[in-house]
Amino acid sequence: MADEERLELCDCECIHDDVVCAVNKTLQPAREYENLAALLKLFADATRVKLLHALEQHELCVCDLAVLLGVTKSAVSHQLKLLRMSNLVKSRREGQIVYYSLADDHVRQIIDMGFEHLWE
Amino acid sequence: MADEERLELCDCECIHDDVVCAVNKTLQPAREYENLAALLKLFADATRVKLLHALEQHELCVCDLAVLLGVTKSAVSHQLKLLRMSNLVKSRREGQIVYYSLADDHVRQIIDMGFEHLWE
DNA sequence: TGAATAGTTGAGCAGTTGTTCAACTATTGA
DNA sequence: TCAATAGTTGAACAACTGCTCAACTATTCA
Repeated sequence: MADEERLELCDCECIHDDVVCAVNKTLQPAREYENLAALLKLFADATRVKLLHALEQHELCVCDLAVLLGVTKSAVSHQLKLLRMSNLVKSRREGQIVYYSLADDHVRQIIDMGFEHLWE
Repeated sequence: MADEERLELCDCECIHDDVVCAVNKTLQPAREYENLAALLKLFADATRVKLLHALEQHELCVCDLAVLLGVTKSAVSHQLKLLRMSNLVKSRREGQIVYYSLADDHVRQIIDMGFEHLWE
């Protein structure tokens, strides 16, 4: 293994140099894992994932979601802002009312995969 | 809609009773969303998701992972304990060395789905 | 048996997160 | 044009998370 690819050793002797080096080559740059974690963090809250699951069924306004989730409109709005900025939901305004819906089918797939894991 | 299914109203007039009630019937019990969020929370950290992605390639010991992730063995061990208790990874001991690997193909699927969303 | 090494654990700390409250903007309709 | 209502925003706070440190256990081997 070339010097520029060598990883810093730890304090032990057990390290499997060849395997570690091979695996390291298949890993993504650090930034990719930060982005992935940031994406999956959006599903890592019960309120938010319930909100997304509700939007799987039908587009809903802020008030509808507040009722369904049992939290204030403010809390819903804060979460929707996060989700909108991350391109997980999209919105359309009709007069005073803003309707939210899923922006992307990956949301459904990730949630379904999660439930599948839990239910088997 | 029957009284026992009626949801508490919010302070607005816009609520779409019929849609909200219909969506509410399709939702899971609160506990399911807590479980789902707890599962997906395990993927919501850059160190942990990189660790899982490394284990996709090959089984690795604590020390290997510490080197790959650039953190202490203690940090890795704490994370592995979480992941093991959640049945995302499994371990086998060989002498002094404990080898970790993925317990379940859903890990791979969730990570792949996440990367797919990010890369499109 | 005892030194060396791989791994685990608990305490404690710094940084992050989700909520509410209060004040704000946007749109409607009388 | 002004009151009513849907939604947004920023500040503040309590709860949670991931890390390191230090001390511990488990296993090997001389």
